[in-house]
Amino acid sequence: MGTYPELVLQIDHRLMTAAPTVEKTERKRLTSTERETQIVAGAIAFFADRGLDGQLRDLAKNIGITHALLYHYFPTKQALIDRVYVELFEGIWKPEWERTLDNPKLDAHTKFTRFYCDYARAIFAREFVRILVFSGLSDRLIPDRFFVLLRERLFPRLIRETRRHCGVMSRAKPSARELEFLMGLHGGIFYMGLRRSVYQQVVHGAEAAENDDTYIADRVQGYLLSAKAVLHAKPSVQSVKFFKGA
Amino acid sequence: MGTYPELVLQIDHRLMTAAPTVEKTERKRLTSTERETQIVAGAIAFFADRGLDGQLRDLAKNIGITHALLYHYFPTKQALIDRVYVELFEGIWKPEWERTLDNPKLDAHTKFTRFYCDYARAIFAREFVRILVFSGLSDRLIPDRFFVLLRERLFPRLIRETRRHCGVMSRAKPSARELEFLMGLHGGIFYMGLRRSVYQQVVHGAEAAENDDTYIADRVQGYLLSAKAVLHAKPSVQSVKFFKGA
DNA sequence: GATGCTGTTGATCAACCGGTCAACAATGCT
DNA sequence: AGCATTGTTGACCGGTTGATCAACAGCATC
Repeated sequence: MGTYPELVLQIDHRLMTAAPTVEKTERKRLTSTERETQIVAGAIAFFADRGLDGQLRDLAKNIGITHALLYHYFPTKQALIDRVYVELFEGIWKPEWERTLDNPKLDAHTKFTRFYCDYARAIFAREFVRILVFSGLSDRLIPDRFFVLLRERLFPRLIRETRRHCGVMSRAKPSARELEFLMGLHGGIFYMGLRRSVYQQVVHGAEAAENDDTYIADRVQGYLLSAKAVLHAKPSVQSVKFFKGA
Repeated sequence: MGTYPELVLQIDHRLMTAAPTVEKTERKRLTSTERETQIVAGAIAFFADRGLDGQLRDLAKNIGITHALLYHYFPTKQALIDRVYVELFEGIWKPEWERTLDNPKLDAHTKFTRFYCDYARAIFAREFVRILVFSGLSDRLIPDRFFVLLRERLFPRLIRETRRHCGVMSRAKPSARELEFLMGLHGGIFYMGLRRSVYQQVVHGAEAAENDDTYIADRVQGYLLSAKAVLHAKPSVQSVKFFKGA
């Protein structure tokens, strides 16, 4: 680990000549796994920003490598996208969520609030929201897979807890109205992420996630307060047409 | 309008020789305005489907013309996209909505239900939802302009009606919580369109717009039923952290 | 039916983009 | 020090894509 004068000089020289260009610090020769991790992380950020149509040369430039090197780690662009999908998808779902919703000691309000506050923290990651929507607009792979998760592991639990909260003991298959009322809550919460990460709006109040908790708690409270009315209302509202069609 | 034997024969001949190819019926030479209208309509459908990155040659093929002709009507691709934006945007907003919400003879429930049912019918057009989101993910032009409309003409009215419904007479600037609670309703409704047009899901029940009215009415009822509790709740819910961060 | 106007096209260009490959250069091993 | 391994690159290929333009063809007018 001695310092060789030549080496020091050489480095100084490099730094001086490299000054005009932006960042030539720390070049090449990472280990295989290091580079791969770096590429995947770069790809997630890049595709989330520019969409899945983003050019590999731009992605490579962002990372600081040649686009040819991408093909050393991934045979095709699609393979890289698939990897991004996998990376983004796994690790999103926390089994603790199901355990909380199944915990018999908690009331519905606590369950819903705890779950949705933490769910939002995980889901509202900018990369996740944007790639979810990008994928939805093209191959639909991510939304399709994600909604399987929701339909199988989440919605049945939320419906069950909603019914219990309302004093309804039925285990019958949820009605379309029940599900849609739940989707009103679920969508209303997701909309916060959509506004932030897609519309790029400042969601009212602040950046801090603490405020999100308040807003989410309000939504949950609203949902549970009025769920009984919807569950017990049998007749469908008549179709209303007060305005002329476009 | 007589039928000339030669002409008939010629047409028959064309149809026979053209049979192998898909559609050579009705070729060129439309008036300037006809063609332009056709191009804009085709562009809306095309860009909604393939995104703003779609190739002009494909769009031209869809319409049945050469892509060079597009450049006779629009100087650049961006100009065509801008035109699509304008076409899509204007005519979406119905002034009747504001009049309904301002009508002193209607109660809040009627106002909200009538408005959102009709609003949904206008907004849920597949082309509008998809191009809104496409634009949000890239230049954000459409969401930005659209939210100016909502912020200036819609949300103040809905907040006012919510307050009146809850017996609150304040005309103070709406709080972040008030607005966010309203966004829960608004987003929950928009989520129906997102699921249908982006995730391409079958929204529970049916295709018919009549069911949408029921679901929307449920959401509105839920919102109004619990609005009072939110309006009167002063203290913020404490930040909750029951799960470890990702 | 010749003329002029204009809607329409095929050919072409330069830049871009996914993918390939031979050559180069760090690093580890002996 | 020399060699093999392998991470890395510059150059290149074929197809695509936005944009241009001269030439063509349908239609109206005289």
